[in-house]
Amino acid sequence: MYSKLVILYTLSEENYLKAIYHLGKQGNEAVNTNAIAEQMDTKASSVTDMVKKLAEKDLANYVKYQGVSLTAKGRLTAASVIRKHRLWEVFLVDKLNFSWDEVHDVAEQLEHVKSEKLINELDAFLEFPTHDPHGDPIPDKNGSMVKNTSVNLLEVKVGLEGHLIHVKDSSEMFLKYLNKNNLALGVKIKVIDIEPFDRSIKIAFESKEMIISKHVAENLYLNI
Amino acid sequence: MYSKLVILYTLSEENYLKAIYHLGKQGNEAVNTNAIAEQMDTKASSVTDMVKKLAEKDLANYVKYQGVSLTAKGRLTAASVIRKHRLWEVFLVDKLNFSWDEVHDVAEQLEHVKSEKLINELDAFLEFPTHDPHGDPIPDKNGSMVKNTSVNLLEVKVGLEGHLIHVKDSSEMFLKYLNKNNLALGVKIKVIDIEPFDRSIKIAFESKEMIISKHVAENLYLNI
DNA sequence: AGCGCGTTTTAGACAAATCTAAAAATAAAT
DNA sequence: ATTTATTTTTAGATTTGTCTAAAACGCGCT
Repeated sequence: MYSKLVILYTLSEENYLKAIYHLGKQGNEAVNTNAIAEQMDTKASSVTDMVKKLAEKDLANYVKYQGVSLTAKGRLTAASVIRKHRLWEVFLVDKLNFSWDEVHDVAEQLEHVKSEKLINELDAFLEFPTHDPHGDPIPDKNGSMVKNTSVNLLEVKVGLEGHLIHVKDSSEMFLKYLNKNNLALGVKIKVIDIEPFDRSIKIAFESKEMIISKHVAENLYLNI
Repeated sequence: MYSKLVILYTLSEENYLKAIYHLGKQGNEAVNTNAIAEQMDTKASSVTDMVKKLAEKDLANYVKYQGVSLTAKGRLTAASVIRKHRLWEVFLVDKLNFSWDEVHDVAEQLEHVKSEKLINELDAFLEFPTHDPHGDPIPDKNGSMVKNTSVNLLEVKVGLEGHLIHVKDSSEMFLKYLNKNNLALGVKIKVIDIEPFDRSIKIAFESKEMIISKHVAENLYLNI
């Protein structure tokens, strides 16, 4: 009665691939066991086990005590999961009235749904978006994505201005902070002053001014 | 970094609840272990194990050797999964160009995504549909759905006509057969003749005539 | 070169969901 | 009312992904 689905990779495998991809320059750089454990909120021993399995399946390069990187196959798989995650985020925000701080947990589930047709049709339905609601680029079917030409707010000189096109930290807490201060993607921001002491920055946008800490600034990127 | 989701019931538990719901008049009637095993393509011993677990969690009523039914809590949970399944089916057909024979496997995955907001917003986005693409009613948040007043094609008398509003078997094979013969939901069908020997039926629709077997007829329902 | 400490791996255990094979209970048949 | 057949349950094993605790490794420092 119920048809059984051919599952390529398990939920857990996909999550490990994603973590390795994010931690090591799209999976190209070797990543520590401990770093993965922290990112995924598990124990280092669990990471070792899984990483062996990924290597067996030709998804990762693994040498004992030397860290992990992804193979071409692993990189493509990770990119495909990330592609799905970001497309679903666009769907949630554009079509279902989610705000950008509410989408992560749901997209985390939707990204594991297996169907070529689903994701291609969704892509078309959303009119082939290139970026998710946080300004992160969406990989195409081959895993490649547009290079981000944005500049970190900490590197912008006084007097210059640009549009906010990317936020690095997309935790709910940080996004809520941005919402509270009306700092939305696309807003035009001008750097008014930089305080050398603590590197806090006075910015102007939408005819308001505010001071943001170094910690906030390093998570904001402008398209100048 | 990654937030951990509170999962109420596992994927497997939800699938068992659905099966019991479907097999036993919305879970009210006791269902055999073997029937569940067949429906879910597992072994009877696995069913016994799971059914004990469901009973412990107050989702099912279970007495050894006497079959299983659902508690109010189990019924509501099953209905909520079915609600999600059918809403996603509408989404796939109405928005993503899926045909009705392609939706089942994907909806089977999407139905397990946990998010109140997601399903309520999806419902609104689809303009609160009452039936899925196969004519099955969609349960509301409380698990209740409109009663199906349709009549099985085998019970329709010669000369009468009505619209096709429901198909019982929604397997890909059967739906492909219907597609091939242009038998779509909503089509107006008239019963021309009934052959008493094998209960095959000659029907007319869209200025064509065709003969369908008893086996096909018993899966079609008309709104007279 | 050897010591010490943080990192990584191994070994062994556990929970969830499944299976096979055998035992127990129920239903059917004579 | 026995016996036979069918259904259901138990017992024990397996797989996946995880954990704890202990052992192995590697790197910096003297």
